[in-house]
Amino acid sequence: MTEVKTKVFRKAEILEQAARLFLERGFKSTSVRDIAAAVGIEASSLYSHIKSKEDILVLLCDACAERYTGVLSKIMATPGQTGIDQLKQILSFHIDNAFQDPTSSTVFSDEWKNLPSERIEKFLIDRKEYENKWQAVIQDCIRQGSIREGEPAVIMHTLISSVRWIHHTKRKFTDKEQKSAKETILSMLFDGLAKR
Amino acid sequence: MTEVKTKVFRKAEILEQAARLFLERGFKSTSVRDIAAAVGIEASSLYSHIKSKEDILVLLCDACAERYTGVLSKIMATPGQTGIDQLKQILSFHIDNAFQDPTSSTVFSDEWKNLPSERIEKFLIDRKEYENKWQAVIQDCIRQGSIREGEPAVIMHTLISSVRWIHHTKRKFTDKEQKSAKETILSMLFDGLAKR
DNA sequence: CCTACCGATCGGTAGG
DNA sequence: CCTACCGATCGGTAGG
Repeated sequence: MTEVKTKVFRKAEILEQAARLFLERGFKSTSVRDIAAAVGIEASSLYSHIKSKEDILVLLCDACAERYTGVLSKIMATPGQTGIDQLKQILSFHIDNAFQDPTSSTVFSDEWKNLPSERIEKFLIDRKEYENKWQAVIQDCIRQGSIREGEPAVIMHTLISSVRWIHHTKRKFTDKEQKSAKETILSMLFDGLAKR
Repeated sequence: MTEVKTKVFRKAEILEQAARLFLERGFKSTSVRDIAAAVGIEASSLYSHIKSKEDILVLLCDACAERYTGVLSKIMATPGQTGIDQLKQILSFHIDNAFQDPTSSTVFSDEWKNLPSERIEKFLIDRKEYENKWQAVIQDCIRQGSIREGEPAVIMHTLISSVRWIHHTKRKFTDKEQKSAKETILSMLFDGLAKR
């Protein structure tokens, strides 16, 4: 029993350290020896827990895609909300997530490109599903007349991109600064930077 | 004379092909053999034109930093403009540049991280200069009361990031679509996504 | 600009 | 989980 528990734990530890290193240096610049050293074992010992270096990225990407799509589904399924409420909630989630879980943000937005080619296809399908949800909400907003016209894809990419600096910043934000940054970003994007 | 001219030309060709590959696959995933093949020579022949693989990145980063900072200086030095005019011009430049010269966008926003450590320091100084210009314009706007309050750094990062999807997109935009996307982005950021 | 080659590092395996 | 090790690929050099 203890043995099994330890093994699951070790695997989680490997995934966590790998994700941290992928954020700091990127997948290609992180060697299996780096990951092993971060966990405190020899490189060859990693292979009792994972199949390959790429397998780590596959596991991380799958977990992210599932989680992100799940959050969007949940927001969209909550009754009694306008489209623009939903759009704000989706963006809020991305901002909070980038501050609190920067490693998953980097995997989902940058490092997936290093997936083995057979796996990229599958990931792109998952991401398409996620993007379709975004665009469905944006379409709703346009139809309801609550946001200005524009190609949904362009609006989506601009919104998603606009928070992509957060997970890469080295600056430490206090909770108060995070809240303040979030308000600034949301008001820029929804109410506009220009005063009227 | 012909020989010298050819040599300069070859070097430009190497830099161009390398930049293209860095955009497609990233610096770390591009080997000197890939670059040589793209130019149509053997890997070892590259070294008559460049000192090292990292040297290519140094040359590209330096050129970018100089150009970007120069454009910002020029915009800021043009008389008879409000702060918000300048801010819109700066962002317009970034949008146009991302569409027309995606390789320089990727070098300046992503790949500089692969610079050799002695060179990163110098690059960060150059980029700080560039960011200071951005923030000076943003500060002006806040003082003039033409944009809403917010930490200049947060506003700057959000604006810069918001167009970072452009140079990574594989979709081909026609001139008309580029113009339309640019208008959507500018109106989102300055006038707000929400209708009033 | 090429042929021939090198040391270092990579991801990964065998066997215990 | 470790020791010992391997083939492939990397950036780069010598010499012409």
